[in-house]
Amino acid sequence: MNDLTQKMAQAFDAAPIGMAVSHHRIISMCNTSFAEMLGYDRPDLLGQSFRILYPSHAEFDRVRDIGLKAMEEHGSYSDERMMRRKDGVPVWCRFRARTLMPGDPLAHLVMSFAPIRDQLDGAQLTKREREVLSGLSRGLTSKEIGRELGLSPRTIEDVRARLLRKFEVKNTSELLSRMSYARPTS
Amino acid sequence: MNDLTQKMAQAFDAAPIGMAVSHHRIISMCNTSFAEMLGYDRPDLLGQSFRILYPSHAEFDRVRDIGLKAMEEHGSYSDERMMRRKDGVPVWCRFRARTLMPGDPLAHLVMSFAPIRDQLDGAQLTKREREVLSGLSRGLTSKEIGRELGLSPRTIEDVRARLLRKFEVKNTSELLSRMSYARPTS
DNA sequence: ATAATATACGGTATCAATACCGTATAATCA
DNA sequence: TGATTATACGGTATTGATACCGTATATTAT
Repeated sequence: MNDLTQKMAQAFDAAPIGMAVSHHRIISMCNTSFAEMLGYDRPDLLGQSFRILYPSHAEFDRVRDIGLKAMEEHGSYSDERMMRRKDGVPVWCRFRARTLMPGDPLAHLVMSFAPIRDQLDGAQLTKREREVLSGLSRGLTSKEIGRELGLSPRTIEDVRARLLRKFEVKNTSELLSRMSYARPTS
Repeated sequence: MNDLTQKMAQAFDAAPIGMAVSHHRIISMCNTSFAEMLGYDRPDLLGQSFRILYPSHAEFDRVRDIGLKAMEEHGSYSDERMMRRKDGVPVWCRFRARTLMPGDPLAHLVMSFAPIRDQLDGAQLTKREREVLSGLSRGLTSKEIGRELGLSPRTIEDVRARLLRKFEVKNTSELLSRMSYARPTS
């Protein structure tokens, strides 16, 4: 085996993004970022079902079919999904997958998981914060968001200030550039 | 060499996201996604300077210092940046880097590149617009960006206004939210 | 060659954003 | 139970963003 193989293996392990390989939804390999992102030691994950990394059994079942068709056609698939850390904290991720067997996509998958809010690590957004963030991403001012939510503009400014503190950013532009934002479900 | 190493190397190569390893800004390894994203064959990239993957020499010099401090402190850094394909077409990417030598971050870097959008709604960005956008995504004010680029804050405001017109957005927050990674198309 | 655009800079005017000061209630948590 | 946090709102003060007015040169496209 050559030096290139070793280099690639090292790059996989040290990658700045979570990566994993699965065979029929069983984790056969993952890198350090992936294990850290989900709060596990790597040995605890190898051989395990991906089920333990989802918020619920229902969610695990649901995501199975998502993207299957896309992978059969294009060999790859991408979406945003919620993963569950060992301590139970949900982690919102940009998920990408490529199958090495397009005829049976789940047989051999290589995946990447990019935590969307890596600055936050555990702190989740409140309903209000999501609502305000939704307005901000649409370019609304505090006054406009206040009207939309039936609140004082002053209150919106409070929520904005809280978001800036939480994400440790200087202003709203930096906030939105750091976030890929999922629209509020509430 | 064991089977695990081989598995990790295969996962690196088949990863659904562009990945590369550099030593002092020279590409020492990259995967298939990375080469494809930038329109090269992998052998053409190995041993090359990262310079050829940036829109300009100045841009290449500029991005060097960005994130150096963050990598010295935390070992990793992430931003959004414009890369240049072999055919000259710009590719806007979510960039992530982890250094294996925090004392000299550029000595050994593992990076991931996730293309955000292949063509920005037909509007291509000029060098100045990219430079200003980079500052905005880091939360800098027009005054700060002007200092960084050696220009009048007034000129930065002109570029901002042009960006807002091009993308038909109301303000910088909406601009950054539209440029942002994995934004659902509405 | 003319038109359009990008670059670069000056001014002013207005509104928005941010950071403080304060109060108050409700919920959650150790 | 006492501490913390989220919510909600009032004030003021400062800075930033945006939109206009103008000029000028350089490049690019038709």
